Amino acid sequence: MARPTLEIVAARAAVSRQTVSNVLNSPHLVRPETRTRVEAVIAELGYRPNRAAQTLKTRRSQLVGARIEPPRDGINRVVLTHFLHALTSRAQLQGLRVMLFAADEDRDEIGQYEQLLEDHDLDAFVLTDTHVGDARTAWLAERQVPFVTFGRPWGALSAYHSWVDVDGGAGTRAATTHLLDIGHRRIAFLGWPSDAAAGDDRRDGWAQTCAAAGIHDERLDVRVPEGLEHGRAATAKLLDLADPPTALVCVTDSLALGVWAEVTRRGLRVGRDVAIVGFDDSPTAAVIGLSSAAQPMDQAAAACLELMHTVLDAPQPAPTPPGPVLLAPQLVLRASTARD
Amino acid sequence: MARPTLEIVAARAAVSRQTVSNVLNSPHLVRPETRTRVEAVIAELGYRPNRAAQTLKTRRSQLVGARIEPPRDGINRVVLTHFLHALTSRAQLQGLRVMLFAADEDRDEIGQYEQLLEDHDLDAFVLTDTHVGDARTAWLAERQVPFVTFGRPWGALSAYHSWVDVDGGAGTRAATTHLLDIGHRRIAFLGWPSDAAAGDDRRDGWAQTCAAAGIHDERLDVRVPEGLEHGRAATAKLLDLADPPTALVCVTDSLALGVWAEVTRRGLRVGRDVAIVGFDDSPTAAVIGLSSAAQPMDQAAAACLELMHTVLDAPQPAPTPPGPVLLAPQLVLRASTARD
DNA sequence: TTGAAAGCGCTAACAA
DNA sequence: TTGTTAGCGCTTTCAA
Repeated sequence: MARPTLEIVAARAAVSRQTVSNVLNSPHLVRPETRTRVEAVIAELGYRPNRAAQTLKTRRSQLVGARIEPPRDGINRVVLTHFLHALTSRAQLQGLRVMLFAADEDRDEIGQYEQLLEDHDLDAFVLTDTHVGDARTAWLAERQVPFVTFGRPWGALSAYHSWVDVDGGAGTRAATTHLLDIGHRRIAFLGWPSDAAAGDDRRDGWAQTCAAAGIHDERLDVRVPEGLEHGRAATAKLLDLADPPTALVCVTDSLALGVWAEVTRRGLRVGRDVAIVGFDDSPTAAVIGLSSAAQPMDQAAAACLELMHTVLDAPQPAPTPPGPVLLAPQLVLRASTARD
Repeated sequence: MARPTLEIVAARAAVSRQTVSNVLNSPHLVRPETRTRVEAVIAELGYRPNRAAQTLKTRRSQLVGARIEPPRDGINRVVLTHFLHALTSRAQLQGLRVMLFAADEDRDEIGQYEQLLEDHDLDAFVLTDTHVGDARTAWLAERQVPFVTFGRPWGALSAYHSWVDVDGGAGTRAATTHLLDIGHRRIAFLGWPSDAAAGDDRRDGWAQTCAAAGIHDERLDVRVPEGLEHGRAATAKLLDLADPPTALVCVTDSLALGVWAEVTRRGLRVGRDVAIVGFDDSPTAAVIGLSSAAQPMDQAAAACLELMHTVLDAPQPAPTPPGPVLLAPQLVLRASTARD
C-alpha cells in the first residue's frame, strides 16, 4: 500500500489538506468534531508527515547534530558514549533525531556545522568537550545557531550560552571526605597541569576538603599530563617520600589506573595499603574495582534537551541563555577504597 | 548574506536553473564552457544544494541509519563505538550522514526503521549485533530496504543479504597457535553456550588448532554465559583439575577478565603461570595487559559502506547481494601471554 | 545543448 | 472554522 500523504488523508476525511495540517499543528483552530474525524483517519491510515517536505517549508528539521568523539585511550572518554546514547534515546521520544558527525578539532568541527546547517537545516547542536578558547561556541553564537554544551564555558573569553555540566569539585569533595572518614590523613591529588580548567575545578574540591580538615601538604598536590603512564610515574615519586600518602584522589580514571599499576608493582595492596579514587567511572574502573566519581550521563542528556527546547522555543535569542545546570557526580565505592 | 539557491546561481551565471542542476547531477549533458562558467559561480557563491528539497524530489536522503547500542558491561561492546566513529567519519567523506537511533530489541528497532523510513526517507541501514533468528534482516529484506550488516547472518533461516564480519575462528586460531609456539600444551577454551553462533565460530579456531597439534581434552572445552563472574567461576573449576590448563583462550574479554581475576586471586601470575587471551581488544584489556584479538573496526566500516554503495547503485535488488566480506582480526600480544 | 513547465508534500497567508 | 492559493528548492519530464 502506498504511503499516505496529506492529500489522501484529506480526501478520506472529506476536508481540505489545510485542515488536516491544522489538526496536526494547530489543533485549537479546528472544531472538535472535525478534529476527531480527521484524527481517526490519520490513525487508520497510519499517516505521518514527511519531514523533508516540512523542513523545506519551515526550515526546521527536528534534527540535532552531535559529534562522535574519536576513540582515544578508551578509559575516560568511553563514557561519552553513554551520553550519546541517552541523548539519542531521549531525543527520539520527543520527535527529535540525532545526526552524527566526526571531527578532529574545533576548525574541523565548525566546518561540519556549516555543512550540516546548509545541507540538512539542523536545528541545533549539542557540544561536548568544551575547553578554554573554544572556537566552536563563539562561531555558533555569532551566527545565532541554537546550541547547548555538555561542559561549561571555561575561560573568560567564552561566549555566554546554555550549558550543562557535572560539578567536578563536588566529586572530589565526596571522595576526599570519604577518605577522611575511613581514617586517611595523607591524601594526595593527581591533577592536570593548570591550563585545563576542568582539572582545577576537581582539584579545588580536594584542596578545600583537606583544608577544612586542617590538612595541608604541598608535596601531595601533583600536576601531570593525562595518561596512565604519567600517573604511574607521579605515584612512584609520591610513594618514595619519607611520609608517603596513604590515599590518592585522581582527576581521571586513566591517572588512577596508573596509580594502581605502581602501587601493585611495589607489592602494596590497593585499598588496604593505599586507597585510590578515580573520576569518570569508566568500565575499566568497574572491572578492576576502582572507586570513582560517576557523571550522571542520563541526567546530563535530559538537561541538555530541556535547555535546547527552551532555546528553540524562544521567539528570539534571549539576552540571558537558559541554564546553566550543574549536576552532582556520584561517588561509586569499590575495593580500591576498602580497608579490608 | 543570504544562502544562495539554484535560482540565484542560475541568474548569476546567466543560465536556467535547470542547467545549474545539470552541471551538478549530469555534467556530461552540459557544454564544457557553460559548465565551467556555472561551476565558477557555484564556487564563488559557495552554493550547496539543499538536501530537504532534493529529498522531497528524489526520495533519496543520503542518510543512513545506525543504532547506538545501550551501554552494557562496558567491556566488549565499547569497541562498537569505534565502528560507529569510523562509519560516521568515512560516510561523511562520501556525502552521507549517519542518523542515530536507539532501540532495545529487534521489535523496537524495526519500529524505528519504520519511522525513520517514513519521516526521513533514510536510504539504508547499517546493522550491528546480528544474531540467530534476527527479525530485523527479514523485515528489511521483505520491504526491499537496502541494508548491510556488520555481523554475518547466523542461522539457516536468515535472509540473504550483504554482510561484513570478522573471522572469529582466525582470531582464536592465531591465539592458540601463539600459545603452542611459546610452549603451552594444555590450552582451554572458554566459550558461550551453543546457541550463540559467533561463539562456535571462535571455538572452532581453537579446536582445530589443538587438533592439528594432536591435543585433545574435552574437559578444557568450557561453555559459560557471558560475563566476568561466569569466567571467574569456570576458571576456578579448571584450575582445580589434577592437570589444570596453563593457558586459556576466551570468547570475549569479559570472560578473560574473569579468568584474570581468579588466577590472581590464587596468587598465580598471569602470563608466567597462566596465559590468557581475550577477544575484542577492549580498552580494559589494553590497560591491564590482556592479550586479545582486535576487530579491525575501521576496515569493517569501510567495507560496510562499500557494500552499501553497491546495493544502492544497483538498478534493482540483485539476486545475489554483494559481499560478503570477512576480515581478519589482529592478535594483540601483551603481558598476559608473556612468560617472563 | 538548453529552457520551460510541473510537481515532490507540506504549511503560511489569506479569503470565504 | 474551513478552504484556496502560493511556494519552499530542487529535479524530472518534455519542448525548443
